[in-house]
Amino acid sequence: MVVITVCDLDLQQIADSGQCFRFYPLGSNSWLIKSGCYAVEAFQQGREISFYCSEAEFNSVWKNYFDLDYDYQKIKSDIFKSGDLYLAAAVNFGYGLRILRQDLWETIVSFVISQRNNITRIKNTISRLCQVAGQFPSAQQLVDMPVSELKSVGLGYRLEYIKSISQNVRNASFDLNKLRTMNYQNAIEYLKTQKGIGDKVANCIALFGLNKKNAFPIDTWIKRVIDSQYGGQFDITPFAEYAGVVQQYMFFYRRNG
DNA sequence: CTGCAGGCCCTTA
DNA sequence: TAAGGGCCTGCA
Repeated sequence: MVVITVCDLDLQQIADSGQCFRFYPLGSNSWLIKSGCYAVEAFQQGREISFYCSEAEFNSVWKNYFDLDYDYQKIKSDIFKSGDLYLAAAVNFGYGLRILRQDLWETIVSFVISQRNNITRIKNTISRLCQVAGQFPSAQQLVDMPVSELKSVGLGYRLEYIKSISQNVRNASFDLNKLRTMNYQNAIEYLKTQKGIGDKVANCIALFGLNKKNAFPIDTWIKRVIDSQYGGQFDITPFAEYAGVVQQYMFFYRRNG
């Protein structure tokens, strides 16, 4: 077991943030957290979090996953100094949010599923998908899986997209390792060559799967914030370097605040 | 039982 | 470049 003391990290908030879909609640303040082929139990009490895994696994997997080397204090301080009262309130509300550094393939599949969908159903769909596959399915597994079996998962019209993207990963016309080396702009363009990945989903993948913190996914919730709080126009440039973090605060505050 | 839900694709103008 | 219709289907 590994016990750490953290600031700017609240597991409950992150579980409810909509950026990840495989936080399975075990009890109060306790989750089974899955990412890619890894899984860990975590328990939070105040600023202390216990991870039920070896120190080696913690250091090689979870420390990175929770973005522990990134300084969120600076962002908060910048936002407070900017005089933007809505953002300040959003930061105070979602004080424990972080950008998770998630498994790339899982992020791609999950956010393709997320389109025109709600969080409850996204979680259930991904859960069923993992159940039939025995784990979060690789591209190979998704190509091999009989369509009838995939249909039972309830992906709806997104099934074709996922099949197609999986096939392209398999035949290497869509190269994830190449994607990992790209800068933000090139990554977005490359992602959008895939059917089923548009601007919003590409930005989510860039943010959560490629750790491009300048990505700024604009979904219906963010649109509502921009319309109601900023008169339809929001200038992200003062926070461009970590726009995606700002997006998380806005999104979480608008949905849960 | 209806209508919606963290978009995307395709067609028109 | 923009605007509009259709899409699967579980869940509220």
